[in-house]
Amino acid sequence: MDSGFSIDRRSGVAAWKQIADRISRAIDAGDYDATGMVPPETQLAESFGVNRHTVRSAIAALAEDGLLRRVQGRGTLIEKRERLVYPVGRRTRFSEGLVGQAGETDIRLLHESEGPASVAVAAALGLTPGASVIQLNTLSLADGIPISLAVHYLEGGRFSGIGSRLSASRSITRALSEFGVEDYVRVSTEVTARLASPAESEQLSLGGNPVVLETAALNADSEGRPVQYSRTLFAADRIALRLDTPGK
Amino acid sequence: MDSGFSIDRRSGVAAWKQIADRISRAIDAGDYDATGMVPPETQLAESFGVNRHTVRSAIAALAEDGLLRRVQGRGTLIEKRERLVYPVGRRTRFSEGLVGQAGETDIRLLHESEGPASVAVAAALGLTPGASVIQLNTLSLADGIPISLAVHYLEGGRFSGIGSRLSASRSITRALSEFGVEDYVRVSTEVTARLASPAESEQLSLGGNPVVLETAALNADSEGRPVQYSRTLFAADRIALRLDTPGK
DNA sequence: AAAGATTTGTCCGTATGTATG
DNA sequence: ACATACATACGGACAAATCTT
Repeated sequence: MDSGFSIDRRSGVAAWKQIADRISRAIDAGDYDATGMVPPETQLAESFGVNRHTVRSAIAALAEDGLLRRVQGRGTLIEKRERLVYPVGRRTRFSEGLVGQAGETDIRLLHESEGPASVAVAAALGLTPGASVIQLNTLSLADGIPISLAVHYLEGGRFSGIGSRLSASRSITRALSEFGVEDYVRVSTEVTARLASPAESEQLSLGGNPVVLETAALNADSEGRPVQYSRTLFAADRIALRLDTPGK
Repeated sequence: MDSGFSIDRRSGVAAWKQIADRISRAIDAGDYDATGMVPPETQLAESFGVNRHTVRSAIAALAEDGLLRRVQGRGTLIEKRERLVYPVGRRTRFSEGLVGQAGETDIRLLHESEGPASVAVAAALGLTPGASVIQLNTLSLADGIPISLAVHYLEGGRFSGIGSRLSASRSITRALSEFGVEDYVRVSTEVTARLASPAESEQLSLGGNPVVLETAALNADSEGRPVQYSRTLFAADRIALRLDTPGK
């Protein structure tokens, strides 16, 4: 199948790392679902065109991350993980979206600050650049596992003190309702992907796979006034976004 | 700033590569927008805690990819690239979505085959597993630049010979219309992200940033019957998907 | 116009890490 | 465990191009 291309020796990525990535992808693609284990090291070494020692380094790294488990005499077993599906649509709510998939969801306030709006944030929220905006940095978890890292921007005066409300209620929806926002809707969502920085990778506890989905989203109240602009990083190997486009 | 974390010497990724990634992200984040250039090599070397030569290796790689341009005596200039925005909604059409952003769009048929449906494909298209399905591998371009790499699955008998129609009309919409599908709508879109394999990276001409958005999408005809199931890889540094959820 | 400062380009050598057999 | 080859990273010195004073 994906014997594809050989190992790139000038990519700045060690061969064992490239092999680890390819094994990881093959697992994601379900290539080893039949047996639930990875092929023997000698076989992998041959198919990748490298020495067995190199394959062993790759497997050791994946085992360290908990993706594989080595059993002497049996082989290398795959530890199953499935991706959560996060629905994005007109009504997008973190905990509601994961109902039935995760037992318990939580949101932690990492940092709160207030300052002048950047050009981009002001444009999104419909404010004049430099107007005061509150910035909330949050980490969302499902069953204790970090799922997303977000920065939320809200209008300064109107939502003053929302950080403590968020910490208390552990819900953005409930925190907003305490400021008179009974309901809000998702106006637009832009999604792209990139590699996480080491700091982001650390906060999301990403192991060997530092790929994140990055969304820029705008929520508005029932009258269509912008309420909250957020930039969110999702751990790509833990979640898939489902974009809902319901019938008219 | 993002002085953030130091270089990880045990990650299997060369220091110059890690630095290249961080410079690349800093550019994306707009950190150097004020000057339009990257800080001097000596300054970068100090802030990253590495030798100037290591920084030079990083910059050389980014320059190779066309992200930077070095000018002796002046500095290292940033070559601006903008991300195309690809709207995903009830009516999602490749070329229509990029109108006004790209001058010319094209789609190339890389490979066509017919065979039994896998469990996942059969479920998506509402067929019995093992039923015959046509598989089209395509590459989409905007202004000659590869944007997405897709595998499309369609029911076997009904769309027999669609590959040549696609090659001729250079449009999935037009190819489908020749089989009596006057209109179709996007039923669901699931999106996640991962690192591209070397083969995928090659086909999409991804430079140093092998991150891709992966979508699984289902299109249905006006009566709601599944027509086409596609798995698409978008070059993450060239495109952002936008989901609009306008008022009902 | 000239001098000096800044910044990238190139050369040398050496030590360490990675991968193979 | 050993030997070998290559990529990576560091350190220093100087040249070449550009900008500032």
